[in-house]
Amino acid sequence: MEHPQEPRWLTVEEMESWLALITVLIKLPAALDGQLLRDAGISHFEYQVLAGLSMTPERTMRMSDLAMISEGSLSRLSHVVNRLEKRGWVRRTPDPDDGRYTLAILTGEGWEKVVETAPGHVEAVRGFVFDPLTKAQIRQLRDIGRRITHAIDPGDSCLERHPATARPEPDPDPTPNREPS
Amino acid sequence: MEHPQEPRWLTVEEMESWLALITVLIKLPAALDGQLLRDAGISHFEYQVLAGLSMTPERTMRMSDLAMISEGSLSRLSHVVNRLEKRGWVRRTPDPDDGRYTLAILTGEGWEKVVETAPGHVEAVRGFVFDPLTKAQIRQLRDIGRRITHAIDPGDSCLERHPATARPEPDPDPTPNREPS
DNA sequence: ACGTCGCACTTGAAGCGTCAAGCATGAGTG
DNA sequence: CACTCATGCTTGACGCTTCAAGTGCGACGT
Repeated sequence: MEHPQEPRWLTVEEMESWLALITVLIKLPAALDGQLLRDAGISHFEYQVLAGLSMTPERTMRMSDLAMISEGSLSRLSHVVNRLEKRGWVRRTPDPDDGRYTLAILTGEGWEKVVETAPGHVEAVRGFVFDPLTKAQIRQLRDIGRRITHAIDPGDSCLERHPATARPEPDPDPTPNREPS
Repeated sequence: MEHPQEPRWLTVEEMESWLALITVLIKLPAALDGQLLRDAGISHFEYQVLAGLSMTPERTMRMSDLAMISEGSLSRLSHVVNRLEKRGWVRRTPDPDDGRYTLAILTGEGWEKVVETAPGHVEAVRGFVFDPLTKAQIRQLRDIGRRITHAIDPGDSCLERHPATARPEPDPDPTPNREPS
């Protein structure tokens, strides 16, 4: 099309890196999904949603914000929250301040689910990603990831979002069920 | 469960890396799929299958080998090859040497499809991954990727597989339609 | 006040991947 | 040669994601 002549094929070094990257792209999500599905019966995306809610002081978030931080479409989120609602972990209410928004709220059971699931998930992330890397590689990974993300979507403000592996509720408020059991 | 006390939560540095990684995990496949779907009407996995076949001298491979190099389950491959067969890019024959195997064969049209799709795909990979990285980072990425892959699946012999961004048919044989148009 | 518009969200249908059978071929064993 | 077994692949049902409407609420203009 607009590639006049022989395109710039990958060098051997680039091909090795590409193969390594694509393998991670396929296997790491599968491994993370597998661990969560086996140990907690939820998908990685469902976990991200629950964990995202668990990290706000009120355990509440607008659907659109929740879609942002969990990196999924609004439609996908809506379906997933439907399932989570049926399982009793989340409930929805129209935003009293503005009826166009919908607030997703983590229930007590949902909170317990996150608390009992988080340690195993963090352990899996450590096992797959951080334990095999040196401290220098961890920094390199961050820089490489940011550059790639920026190349895909230059307007991505990925720097100030919370990842879903933080301790739930880092800033506790005086609600009764802070720790389960 | 077997996590007695407070688990080893991620440090700030690790969390930054984790967020960067997970963003790449979600956005890069979407970006690659998007480019191929827009420009060629095929998914990344379908491209990997076609490209895998295009790189063997006979443009032929056993289904199980093809599943290996394209990193998908045999079942998934079977469904995908069904679709590719309906589109006229691949055909299947029982292996004459051993009827249990099935050979997937790239047709002339399939070959043309790869040839016209490859340059744009390589260009996209360059744009998303290699252009924004330094040469040192490209090496770092390879090492990091291999370590993570090894942690997930220690028995993975990912080093001697061909990636799907190589030039099609690096070792040409005397078939008529080597270059389309 | 009323109509129009935009935005947040939901819904239903279609497509794709996974899982658990099922089928066919060839190898091993008596 | 029969019988069994292992292997490679296929198939169909189910679940999840996507895409394209559709709904409901609030803002803005007149």
